[in-house]
Amino acid sequence: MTPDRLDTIFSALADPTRRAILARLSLGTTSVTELAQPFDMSGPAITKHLKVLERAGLVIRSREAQWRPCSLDAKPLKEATDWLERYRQFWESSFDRLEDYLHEVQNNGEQDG
Amino acid sequence: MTPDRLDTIFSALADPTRRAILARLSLGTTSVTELAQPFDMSGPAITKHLKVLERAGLVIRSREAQWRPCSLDAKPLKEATDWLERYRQFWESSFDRLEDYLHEVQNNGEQDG
DNA sequence: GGTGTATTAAACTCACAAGTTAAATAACCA
DNA sequence: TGGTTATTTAACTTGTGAGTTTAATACACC
Repeated sequence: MTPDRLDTIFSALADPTRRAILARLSLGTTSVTELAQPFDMSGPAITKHLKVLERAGLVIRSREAQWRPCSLDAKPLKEATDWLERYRQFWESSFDRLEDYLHEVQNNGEQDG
Repeated sequence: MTPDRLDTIFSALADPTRRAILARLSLGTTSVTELAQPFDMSGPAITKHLKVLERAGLVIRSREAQWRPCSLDAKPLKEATDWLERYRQFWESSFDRLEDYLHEVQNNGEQDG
Protein backbone atom coordinates (compact mmCIF):
# COMPACT_ATOMS: atom_id res chain seq x y z
CA MET A 1 0.00 0.00 0.00
CA THR A 2 1.84 3.12 -1.17
CA PRO A 3 1.48 5.92 1.33
CA ASP A 4 -0.71 8.86 0.60
CA ARG A 5 0.98 12.21 0.01
CA LEU A 6 -0.59 13.56 3.18
CA ASP A 7 0.83 10.62 5.10
CA THR A 8 4.30 11.56 3.95
CA ILE A 9 3.84 15.25 4.65
CA PHE A 10 2.28 14.90 8.09
CA SER A 11 4.77 12.31 9.22
CA ALA A 12 7.62 14.50 8.03
CA LEU A 13 6.20 17.24 10.27
CA ALA A 14 5.78 14.91 13.24
CA ASP A 15 9.36 15.30 14.39
CA PRO A 16 10.78 18.28 16.31
CA THR A 17 14.18 18.09 14.64
CA ARG A 18 12.58 18.25 11.22
CA ARG A 19 10.31 21.13 12.19
CA ALA A 20 13.35 22.97 13.50
CA ILE A 21 15.15 22.33 10.24
CA LEU A 22 12.23 23.82 8.34
CA ALA A 23 12.24 26.82 10.66
CA ARG A 24 15.92 27.36 9.96
CA LEU A 25 15.38 26.99 6.22
CA SER A 26 12.64 29.60 6.31
CA LEU A 27 15.49 32.04 7.01
CA GLY A 28 17.30 30.96 3.87
CA THR A 29 19.23 28.27 2.06
CA THR A 30 22.04 26.69 4.03
CA SER A 31 24.39 23.73 4.27
CA VAL A 32 23.90 20.40 5.98
CA THR A 33 26.62 21.14 8.49
CA GLU A 34 25.06 24.41 9.54
CA LEU A 35 21.68 22.74 9.79
CA ALA A 36 23.20 20.11 12.05
CA GLN A 37 24.81 22.72 14.30
CA PRO A 38 22.00 23.22 16.86
CA PHE A 39 21.40 19.52 17.38
CA ASP A 40 23.15 17.03 19.59
CA MET A 41 23.05 14.50 16.82
CA SER A 42 25.41 12.92 14.30
CA GLY A 43 25.74 14.11 10.71
CA PRO A 44 24.18 10.98 9.22
CA ALA A 45 21.14 11.48 11.43
CA ILE A 46 20.64 14.92 9.90
CA THR A 47 21.13 13.47 6.42
CA LYS A 48 18.31 11.05 7.15
CA HIS A 49 16.01 13.78 8.39
CA LEU A 50 16.76 15.72 5.22
CA LYS A 51 15.85 12.70 3.13
CA VAL A 52 12.52 12.47 4.88
CA LEU A 53 11.89 16.15 4.22
CA GLU A 54 13.02 15.76 0.63
CA ARG A 55 10.69 12.82 0.04
CA ALA A 56 7.87 14.94 1.40
CA GLY A 57 8.84 17.63 -1.09
CA LEU A 58 9.61 20.11 1.66
CA VAL A 59 13.30 20.49 0.95
CA ILE A 60 15.15 21.00 -2.31
CA ARG A 61 18.83 20.31 -2.65
CA SER A 62 21.36 21.84 -5.00
CA ARG A 63 25.12 21.61 -5.43
CA GLU A 64 27.86 24.09 -4.77
CA ALA A 65 31.37 22.68 -4.62
CA GLN A 66 31.43 20.11 -1.83
CA TRP A 67 28.23 21.46 -0.30
CA ARG A 68 24.67 20.35 -0.96
CA PRO A 69 22.69 23.39 0.08
CA CYS A 70 19.15 22.85 1.34
CA SER A 71 16.22 25.12 0.62
CA LEU A 72 12.67 25.21 1.79
CA ASP A 73 9.83 24.35 -0.55
CA ALA A 74 6.63 25.10 1.29
CA LYS A 75 4.13 23.87 -1.29
CA PRO A 76 3.40 20.63 0.56
CA LEU A 77 2.54 22.71 3.61
CA LYS A 78 -0.25 24.20 1.56
CA GLU A 79 -1.61 20.70 0.95
CA ALA A 80 -1.55 20.05 4.67
CA THR A 81 -3.23 23.35 5.38
CA ASP A 82 -5.88 22.72 2.76
CA TRP A 83 -6.75 19.45 4.44
CA LEU A 84 -6.91 21.10 7.86
CA GLU A 85 -9.06 23.97 6.59
CA ARG A 86 -11.99 21.61 6.20
CA TYR A 87 -12.08 21.38 9.98
CA ARG A 88 -11.76 25.06 10.76
CA GLN A 89 -15.46 25.43 11.51
CA PHE A 90 -15.10 22.82 14.22
CA TRP A 91 -12.63 24.79 16.29
CA GLU A 92 -13.96 28.24 15.51
CA SER A 93 -17.71 28.14 15.76
CA SER A 94 -20.13 27.19 18.48
CA PHE A 95 -19.40 23.55 17.80
CA ASP A 96 -17.22 23.88 20.86
CA ARG A 97 -20.32 23.73 23.01
CA LEU A 98 -20.85 20.14 21.96
CA GLU A 99 -17.37 19.41 23.12
CA ASP A 100 -17.90 21.08 26.52
CA TYR A 101 -20.99 19.00 26.95
CA LEU A 102 -19.11 15.85 26.13
CA HIS A 103 -16.43 16.66 28.67
CA GLU A 104 -19.14 16.74 31.31
CA VAL A 105 -20.63 13.45 30.19
CA GLN A 106 -17.19 11.90 30.23
CA ASN A 107 -16.43 13.09 33.75
CA ASN A 108 -19.62 11.54 34.98
CA GLY A 109 -18.72 8.18 33.51
CA GLU A 110 -15.11 7.92 34.70
CA GLN A 111 -12.40 10.01 36.34
CA ASP A 112 -9.47 9.55 34.03
CA GLY A 113 -8.73 7.99 30.67
CA MET B 1 12.32 12.60 25.73
CA THR B 2 8.61 13.30 26.03
CA PRO B 3 7.12 14.09 22.66
CA ASP B 4 6.02 17.59 21.81
CA ARG B 5 2.30 18.23 21.42
CA LEU B 6 2.79 18.95 17.74
CA ASP B 7 4.61 15.63 17.38
CA THR B 8 1.58 13.85 18.75
CA ILE B 9 -0.88 15.81 16.65
CA PHE B 10 0.98 15.55 13.35
CA SER B 11 1.73 11.88 13.78
CA ALA B 12 -1.92 11.21 14.59
CA LEU B 13 -2.74 12.87 11.26
CA ALA B 14 -0.11 10.89 9.37
CA ASP B 15 -2.33 7.86 8.88
CA PRO B 16 -5.12 7.54 6.29
CA THR B 17 -7.33 5.43 8.53
CA ARG B 18 -7.17 8.02 11.27
CA ARG B 19 -7.84 10.88 8.87
CA ALA B 20 -10.84 8.97 7.57
CA ILE B 21 -12.06 8.48 11.12
CA LEU B 22 -11.82 12.21 11.72
CA ALA B 23 -13.72 12.84 8.50
CA ARG B 24 -16.46 10.51 9.66
CA LEU B 25 -16.56 12.14 13.08
CA SER B 26 -16.96 15.55 11.49
CA LEU B 27 -20.42 14.31 10.50
CA GLY B 28 -21.27 13.53 14.10
CA THR B 29 -20.69 11.34 17.13
CA THR B 30 -20.77 7.61 16.49
CA SER B 31 -19.81 4.21 17.84
CA VAL B 32 -16.58 2.26 17.44
CA THR B 33 -18.32 -0.41 15.42
CA GLU B 34 -19.72 2.07 12.95
CA LEU B 35 -16.35 3.75 12.68
CA ALA B 36 -14.78 0.40 11.90
CA GLN B 37 -17.33 -0.37 9.19
CA PRO B 38 -15.55 1.09 6.13
CA PHE B 39 -12.21 -0.51 6.92
CA ASP B 40 -10.89 -3.95 6.19
CA MET B 41 -9.41 -4.13 9.63
CA SER B 42 -10.08 -5.82 12.96
CA GLY B 43 -11.91 -4.12 15.83
CA PRO B 44 -8.85 -3.91 18.07
CA ALA B 45 -6.98 -2.13 15.28
CA ILE B 46 -9.64 0.58 15.29
CA THR B 47 -9.50 0.78 19.07
CA LYS B 48 -5.79 1.47 18.79
CA HIS B 49 -6.28 4.17 16.19
CA LEU B 50 -8.85 5.77 18.47
CA LYS B 51 -6.36 5.75 21.32
CA VAL B 52 -3.84 7.56 19.18
CA LEU B 53 -6.46 10.15 18.26
CA GLU B 54 -7.52 10.44 21.88
CA ARG B 55 -3.97 10.98 23.08
CA ALA B 56 -3.65 13.73 20.49
CA GLY B 57 -6.82 15.26 21.93
CA LEU B 58 -8.67 14.88 18.65
CA VAL B 59 -11.30 12.47 19.87
CA ILE B 60 -13.42 12.53 23.01
CA ARG B 61 -15.15 9.44 24.31
CA SER B 62 -18.30 9.13 26.36
CA ARG B 63 -20.43 6.26 27.58
CA GLU B 64 -23.85 5.10 26.59
CA ALA B 65 -24.80 1.58 27.68
CA GLN B 66 -22.28 -0.80 26.13
CA TRP B 67 -21.18 1.80 23.60
CA ARG B 68 -18.30 4.28 23.92
CA PRO B 69 -19.31 6.94 21.42
CA CYS B 70 -16.54 8.95 19.79
CA SER B 71 -16.71 12.65 19.02
CA LEU B 72 -14.42 15.03 17.22
CA ASP B 73 -12.52 17.69 19.12
CA ALA B 74 -10.85 19.87 16.53
CA LYS B 75 -8.90 22.17 18.85
CA PRO B 76 -5.58 20.40 18.26
CA LEU B 77 -6.09 20.97 14.54
CA LYS B 78 -5.96 24.66 15.30
CA GLU B 79 -2.56 24.19 16.89
CA ALA B 80 -1.37 22.41 13.78
CA THR B 81 -2.79 25.14 11.56
CA ASP B 82 -1.22 27.87 13.67
CA TRP B 83 2.16 26.27 13.20
CA LEU B 84 1.64 25.94 9.46
CA GLU B 85 0.47 29.53 9.12
CA ARG B 86 3.99 30.77 9.78
CA TYR B 87 4.94 29.30 6.43
CA ARG B 88 2.05 30.62 4.40
CA GLN B 89 4.12 33.41 2.85
CA PHE B 90 6.46 30.77 1.46
CA TRP B 91 3.85 29.09 -0.66
CA GLU B 92 1.80 32.17 -1.50
CA SER B 93 4.21 34.91 -2.41
CA SER B 94 6.91 35.29 -5.01
CA PHE B 95 9.16 33.11 -2.90
CA ASP B 96 8.15 30.45 -5.37
CA ARG B 97 10.53 31.98 -7.88
CA LEU B 98 13.42 30.97 -5.69
CA GLU B 99 12.14 27.48 -5.77
CA ASP B 100 11.83 27.41 -9.55
CA TYR B 101 15.39 28.61 -9.78
CA LEU B 102 16.54 25.87 -7.47
CA HIS B 103 14.80 23.24 -9.53
CA GLU B 104 16.90 24.36 -12.49
CA VAL B 105 20.11 24.28 -10.50
CA GLN B 106 19.25 20.84 -9.25
CA ASN B 107 18.57 19.48 -12.70
CA ASN B 108 21.95 20.69 -13.85
CA GLY B 109 23.75 18.91 -11.05
CA GLU B 110 22.02 15.53 -11.21
CA GLN B 111 19.06 13.83 -12.85
CA ASP B 112 17.22 12.23 -9.99
CA GLY B 113 17.46 12.09 -6.19
C1' DG C 1 -27.80 -15.73 36.42
C1' DG C 2 -27.05 -16.72 31.40
C1' DT C 3 -26.67 -15.02 26.68
C1' DG C 4 -25.55 -11.77 23.19
C1' DT C 5 -23.36 -7.46 21.69
C1' DA C 6 -19.74 -3.75 22.00
C1' DT C 7 -15.37 -2.74 23.20
C1' DT C 8 -10.86 -3.33 25.13
C1' DA C 9 -6.72 -5.91 26.89
C1' DA C 10 -2.92 -9.15 26.22
C1' DA C 11 0.42 -11.24 23.72
C1' DC C 12 2.47 -11.57 19.70
C1' DT C 13 4.54 -10.56 14.72
C1' DC C 14 6.45 -7.67 11.31
C1' DA C 15 8.11 -3.55 9.37
C1' DC C 16 10.14 0.53 9.72
C1' DA C 17 11.90 5.01 11.98
C1' DA C 18 15.64 7.09 14.42
C1' DG C 19 19.84 6.92 16.08
C1' DT C 20 24.78 5.17 16.22
C1' DT C 21 29.86 4.37 14.24
C1' DA C 22 32.98 3.48 10.59
C1' DA C 23 33.95 3.82 5.94
C1' DA C 24 33.09 5.66 1.29
C1' DT C 25 32.44 9.47 -1.98
C1' DA C 26 32.98 14.18 -3.78
C1' DA C 27 35.12 18.33 -4.32
C1' DC C 28 38.49 21.75 -3.12
C1' DC C 29 43.52 23.14 -2.17
C1' DA C 30 48.31 22.71 -2.31
C1' DT D 1 49.09 13.04 -5.61
C1' DG D 2 47.68 13.65 -1.06
C1' DG D 3 45.24 16.06 2.57
C1' DT D 4 41.13 18.39 4.23
C1' DT D 5 36.29 19.31 4.48
C1' DA D 6 31.40 18.13 3.48
C1' DT D 7 28.20 14.79 2.92
C1' DT D 8 26.42 10.21 2.22
C1' DT D 9 26.34 5.02 2.46
C1' DA D 10 26.48 0.74 4.94
C1' DA D 11 25.62 -2.03 8.68
C1' DC D 12 23.85 -2.29 12.84
C1' DT D 13 20.84 -1.53 17.36
C1' DT D 14 16.82 -0.17 19.57
C1' DG D 15 12.24 1.40 20.00
C1' DT D 16 7.80 1.82 18.45
C1' DG D 17 3.66 1.69 15.22
C1' DA D 18 0.28 -1.05 12.95
C1' DG D 19 -1.75 -5.08 12.49
C1' DT D 20 -3.23 -9.86 14.01
C1' DT D 21 -5.87 -13.44 17.15
C1' DT D 22 -7.67 -14.87 21.44
C1' DA D 23 -9.57 -13.77 25.69
C1' DA D 24 -11.52 -10.55 29.01
C1' DT D 25 -14.75 -6.88 30.41
C1' DA D 26 -19.09 -4.15 30.50
C1' DC D 27 -23.63 -3.72 29.83
C1' DA D 28 -28.56 -4.94 28.12
C1' DC D 29 -32.19 -8.21 27.84
C1' DC D 30 -34.73 -11.97 29.21
